[in-house]
Amino acid sequence: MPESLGSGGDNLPAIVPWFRENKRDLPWRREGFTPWGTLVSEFMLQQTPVVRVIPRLAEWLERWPTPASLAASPASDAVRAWDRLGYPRRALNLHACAVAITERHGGVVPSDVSELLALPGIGDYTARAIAAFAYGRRVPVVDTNVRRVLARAVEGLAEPWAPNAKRDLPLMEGQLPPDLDDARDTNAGAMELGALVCVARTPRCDVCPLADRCAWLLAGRPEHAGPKARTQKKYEGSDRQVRGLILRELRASDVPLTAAEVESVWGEPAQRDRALASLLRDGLVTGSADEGYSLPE
DNA sequence: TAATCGTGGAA
DNA sequence: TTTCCAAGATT
Repeated sequence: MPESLGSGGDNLPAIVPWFRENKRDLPWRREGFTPWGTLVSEFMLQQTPVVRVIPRLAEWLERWPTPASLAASPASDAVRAWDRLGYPRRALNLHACAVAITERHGGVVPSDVSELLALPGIGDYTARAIAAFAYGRRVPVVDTNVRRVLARAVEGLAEPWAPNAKRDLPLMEGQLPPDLDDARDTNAGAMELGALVCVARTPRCDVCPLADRCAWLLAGRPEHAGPKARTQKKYEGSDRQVRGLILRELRASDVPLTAAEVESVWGEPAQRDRALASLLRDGLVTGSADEGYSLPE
């Protein structure tokens, strides 16, 4: 309803002065940080906390300062350098993304959302984050932090809804002020607010710059209605853990692993076979029982 | 649409 | 100890 007015909402731009005063000093906010650096950081930040990304990002950019440099290395190097950041298919996607940028865009990270979306490993969030933060485009950037801020400050809900581009993007678009710098800082500030103040468990409404206008706070912080979000499946004993153990062995080895060596990482045959099969399907592992298993070239 | 995909730190 | 959560993408 607010966006039907055409002039946009007016809740979130109040974040801008707060953001400019309180933003963290993060690597990707340094002067001279490249679009490629932004792209790499966004891949690493997909479901991985900032504090774990920072050191790995620095190593990565020192080794691969351009898309072409990463594209010239085998994918196995990317998976090894990724180490235990989690979700190793992101390393594969990032490598494929570097190859595509080198081949299709002359080694220059594109600035158009539609071109970014066409690259491997880049979805609705990452495409707009690169366009907005690396190139200053006035596009809505909606991650889990922004969705939570929108849910509370604009919609008056305790918890965010599931990601939904048809809902998220117009809603945030309606909050962006006309000025490019203000729009960029509204995006970045909403993320920062969600990360530092409007957090999931115990929001710090006492220090929130939106306290005088937050729909949820003004309504008395009502409890979450509706069904609770599905709880994450346990990691111990999961296929994910087995995949992680197999990959850990592969990263540590310069030569292909024998089938017996792969089998040694997990006692239960059916689950171990399932994990290995899924790794082969994902392209994170190549080979066979006869020739041995290794990381992809 | 919903399930799947790592890993580690904090509550 | 267990649970929650973290700048999502893909199928």
